[in-house]
Amino acid sequence: MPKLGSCNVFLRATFGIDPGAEIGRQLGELATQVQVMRGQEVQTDPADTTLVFLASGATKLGAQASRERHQIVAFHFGGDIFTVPAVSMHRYMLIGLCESTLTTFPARQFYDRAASNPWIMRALLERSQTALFRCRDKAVNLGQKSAGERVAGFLLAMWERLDASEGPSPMIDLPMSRGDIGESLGLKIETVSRQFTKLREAGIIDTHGRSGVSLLDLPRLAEQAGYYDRNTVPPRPEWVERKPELVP
Amino acid sequence: MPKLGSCNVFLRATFGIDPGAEIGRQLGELATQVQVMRGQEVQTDPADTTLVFLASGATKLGAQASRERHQIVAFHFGGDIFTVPAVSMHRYMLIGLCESTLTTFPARQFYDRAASNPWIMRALLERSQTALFRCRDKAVNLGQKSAGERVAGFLLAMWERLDASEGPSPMIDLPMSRGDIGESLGLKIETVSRQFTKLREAGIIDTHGRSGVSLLDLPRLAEQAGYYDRNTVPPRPEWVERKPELVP
DNA sequence: CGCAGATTTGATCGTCCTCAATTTATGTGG
DNA sequence: CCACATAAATTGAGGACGATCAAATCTGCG
Repeated sequence: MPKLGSCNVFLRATFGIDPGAEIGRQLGELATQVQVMRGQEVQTDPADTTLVFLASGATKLGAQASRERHQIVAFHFGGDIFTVPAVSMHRYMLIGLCESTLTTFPARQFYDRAASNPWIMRALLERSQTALFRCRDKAVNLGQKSAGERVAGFLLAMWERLDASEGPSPMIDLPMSRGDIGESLGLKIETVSRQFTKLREAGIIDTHGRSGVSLLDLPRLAEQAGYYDRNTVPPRPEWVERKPELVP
Repeated sequence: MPKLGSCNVFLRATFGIDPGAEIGRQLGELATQVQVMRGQEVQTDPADTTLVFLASGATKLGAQASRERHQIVAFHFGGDIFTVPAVSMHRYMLIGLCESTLTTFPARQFYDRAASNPWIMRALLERSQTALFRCRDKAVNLGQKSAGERVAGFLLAMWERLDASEGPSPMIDLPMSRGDIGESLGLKIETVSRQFTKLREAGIIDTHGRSGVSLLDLPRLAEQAGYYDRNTVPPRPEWVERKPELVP
């Protein structure tokens, strides 16, 4: 196994480029292989955006709002590609949820070298937009939803992103603590716990130890999450006027 | 003035390409010129992401969490480039805050045609990341900050993005209503109003009519927003272990 | 088996929401 | 130019949800 194994996997799987190719070599030069354990921070450049490929494991990207307040902005799992912003309004930290292997690149230099390759740029753009759309959904949840809706929505999101056991009541293994969940949802740990209890008492989920969650009733869980039924037409608020005018 | 004037301005100003060039012509074919008045919705494709260039005016991008709950995810001003996502978890709507002129493109097709041009792809990627970083900051605010901090932070953000009169106490002209501000900050209109009153009584701001705001004391406003002083080193929470291990 | 940390549960408090009533701003017609 | 109409913004009182503080219980691991 070559020493930049993880990077090569990344380049091949994500962009379909041969690591032996010139562009692969050039990008590989920028790579830093990092391994972190649970709770450890991945060092990123405070002055520039860092591009990260998470080969295996799971991480959380958190921001410090002030000394005692932290917001988890995103969770990442094996295969994810994302960026850690430079310090600006808030300070961001990338921290392992479990033992994780990742490859980091200085974003600016990576883009400079990859610019000539349409495939890579296209892939990066789409990934960036995925992250943006997910973040916007998070903003909607944080701004408009109750504690119960947020927790139910969180479980559904994890069910979609984590490997769940098959069957009518799939089981997932949460790699993050209740505290992490709270910091992600803008809730305190006690509130998260109480919502878990409510869902358990309602027969919608069951918990096994600290990390195991059985989703006993997915339809009802989705209902608790407060989303529209995606099969119904989303109603349009009456206060929006509908007269788009195409300029001749 | 050619009929795609706004589009040409967009292509030249943003990507530095000559609209007469082949690529300019190809992209111009995809453009739709739209003009909206205050409160009108810009029609976007529910099935695909729409790329939007806002030539002049101001808009809000809102999401419906449910019939009675809306979250404004971003405000845009003249010169901004952004995307309106297809319907997924939530339904997004782009609405004019005042009379606005904009050019829309089907994102997928635009990317297909622009892929061969590294400059354009690079510019799109950077804009997308800017939007992502701004959205993450919004998530931090929504998840962790009090009503007072959110309103103060909002005023600072608008001061940076809008044209403010010069001088020690700059004045800005908000194009959005108190209701819009509330929907953006995850607060009710009454709460926003009360926070404005508090800031006014503290001598930090002054209001003129519905839209005028004088920022009388920027340092104290920043203090109210609850950000770190950017000149101090952001403290590191003690629960984060710092032993990143570089793989040999 | 025992320990440390994570989670759950309980009681109380504070912030923001809700509902309702005024007051103020804007723009339209006299 | 002013009076009026309408919508927006402000103010007030009361209530609900989630935070806070405190204690008990459970989990996973040595």
